[in-house]
Amino acid sequence: MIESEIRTLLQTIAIQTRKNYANKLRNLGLHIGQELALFHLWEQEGLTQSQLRNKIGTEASTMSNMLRKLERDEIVYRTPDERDHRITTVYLTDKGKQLKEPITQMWKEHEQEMFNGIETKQLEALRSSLKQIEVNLVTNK
Amino acid sequence: MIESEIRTLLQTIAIQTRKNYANKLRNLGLHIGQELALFHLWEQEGLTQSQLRNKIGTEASTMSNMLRKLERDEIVYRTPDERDHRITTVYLTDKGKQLKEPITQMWKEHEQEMFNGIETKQLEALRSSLKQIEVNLVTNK
DNA sequence: CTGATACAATTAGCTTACGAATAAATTGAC
DNA sequence: GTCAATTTATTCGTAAGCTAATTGTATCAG
Repeated sequence: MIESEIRTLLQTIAIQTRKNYANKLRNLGLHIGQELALFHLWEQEGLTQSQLRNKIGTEASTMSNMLRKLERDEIVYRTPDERDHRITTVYLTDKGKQLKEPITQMWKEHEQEMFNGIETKQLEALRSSLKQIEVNLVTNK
Repeated sequence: MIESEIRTLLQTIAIQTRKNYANKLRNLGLHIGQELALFHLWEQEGLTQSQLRNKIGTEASTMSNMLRKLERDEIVYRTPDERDHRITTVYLTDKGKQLKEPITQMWKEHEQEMFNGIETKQLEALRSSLKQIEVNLVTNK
């Protein structure tokens, strides 16, 4: 069945990508997953924890724990919202901002590795199919 | 950049898939990742831990811990190899064998959800691209 | 104003997953 | 035959990620 083949391929790619990232992130003093939080923070500083977790698709508790470790390592800092004391807002430290370049580089290298030998036309089709899959998965939940 | 779009799409799909599986596996009394070990065991019983971990792409320590919990929950059992006492061989219990049907069903449902609205021709192209990506990622490491 | 309700974040407890260090058994070189 | 190197699995410490329960704050109905 082609469907289960594709499912398996997606899973293998996800596992390999995860391992690949984990290795490279370790050299930056980061753990897997943290790079996603940083990405959204350098796109837009001052996100709340809820906003962050919604962008990434993780649970509130996961975000809470991750940010505690990022704060301990002086990569982000958190300040309570003045209007609403339930909310905490997250900012990058200088150290956090400096991680943008190597993380971007990591992604770039990964892309080059992944897409080696695939033509632009194929990439267009791939994007289109994956976009449809994303829509199918996200809107259904 | 189309490359980074595709990278992001793959990541989102992986995260959503993981959440989807986690929910369904919980109802079966399983944790995410365990289903992969079971899959390889019902394909071929009596795999060693090393064989299993190589098939899945996880570390020896992860497999060791996972199998300890699967054994505790009476889903697998392990016996030492007679020839080589370093090796332990893994088998499914009846309870473990009975998980084949619902896990297969879970995958089937996930495929139907993912590929809704995608034509066979597109699926062929998708498989081909993903296969190339898999080769690129696996052979490079 | 007050009590119920909703919301944001945290904590506790579980498992996957990793690397590093270790233990035990086997294999290989000499 | 002995000792070093390799292989297999385990243990330890760390973090992501989940659910369930909890805390603190804000809002809303009456």
